Amino acid sequence: MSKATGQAELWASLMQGQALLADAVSDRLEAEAGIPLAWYEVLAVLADAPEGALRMQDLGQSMWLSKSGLTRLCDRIEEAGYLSRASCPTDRRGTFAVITEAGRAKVREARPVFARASQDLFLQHLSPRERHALESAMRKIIGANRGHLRKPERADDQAQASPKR
Amino acid sequence: MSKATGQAELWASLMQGQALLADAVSDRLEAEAGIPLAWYEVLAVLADAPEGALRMQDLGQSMWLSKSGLTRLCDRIEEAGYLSRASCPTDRRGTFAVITEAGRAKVREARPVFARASQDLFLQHLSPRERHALESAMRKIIGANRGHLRKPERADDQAQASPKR
DNA sequence: TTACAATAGTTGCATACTCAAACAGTATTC
DNA sequence: GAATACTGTTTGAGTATGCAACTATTGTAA
Repeated sequence: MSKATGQAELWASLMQGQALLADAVSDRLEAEAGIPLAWYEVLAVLADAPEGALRMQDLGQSMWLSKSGLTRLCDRIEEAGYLSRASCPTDRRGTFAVITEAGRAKVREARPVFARASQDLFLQHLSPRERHALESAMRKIIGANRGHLRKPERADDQAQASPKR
Repeated sequence: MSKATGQAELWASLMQGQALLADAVSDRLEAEAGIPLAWYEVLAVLADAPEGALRMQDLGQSMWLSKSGLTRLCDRIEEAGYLSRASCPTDRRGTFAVITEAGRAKVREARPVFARASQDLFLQHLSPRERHALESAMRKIIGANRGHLRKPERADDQAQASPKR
């Protein structure tokens, strides 16, 4: 037997399942905690960081988002009052994203919601062996494609070759 | 607390791995066949359909995309000349998306590129057992969240309550 | 110390996507 | 058989995202 097993179906199930899951969790988070998944991810990372503060760049590493995407995501979160920006004293090009008290409160509210959603919509359906296999598989894929990782971060190589001004 | 095993890491690996993979495959497709993944998916489905034609609605079922998203995706593909639209004779509100000869040629070109990319970036790194576990896991997740599936398709419930015209 | 390159972050523009409303055509129901 | 409700698709408005260009600052080298 050959097992021309659904390579296509394996692909489709991964693509669709992930999308569905992310969507479902984000919706639940938004419904029960009032913030979308992306905000939660930013705020949760900040809440766990030393002073509740992280350089944009470091924050960006936890996020699979271009730097402009991160700038704008933070703009929105800032506007909602859950984080503020502070410039870095030692390197004045740098900016810190700092979680506010309201932000911390929101994270406290959202964390159990996320945990529950993740449990209900995801973990609950997988046996320990499946969890392990899934993580191992995804990790290999990430490793294999690491080279491809976020072109944005390293995309400003030969840009200023032309005398623009 | 035993097993604070990376629930978080399992989640992150799934989210990040899928994104990375989709991105990598799409880039390769675009580089080697000149079309992005979304176009390939539409065209491949059409190419396999009876007359190379499918109602928008049916096409939409293979796609995790809102109906307006599909309309616009098709607009772009149509503009590139790989598909055309034809209205359905038996139900004149319906529209068929029909693959053109150029579209078929493009699919012939792209299919092996996709297969190779999928092999190199994805399947190759997984043992048969991992593949099986991955598919089974994702399928369960899809099943469990099926209720949440594509709100757009069923979102026009109580909309025309107000006498708009 | 003045020029030149590199880095951190933001901004302008273009693209893709969603929701809701608009259209267009078909079914229903009286 | 004319109004009404329903379906299939497109359109309009708003949002999110990426790339490339720009600003500001730091590092380096002559």
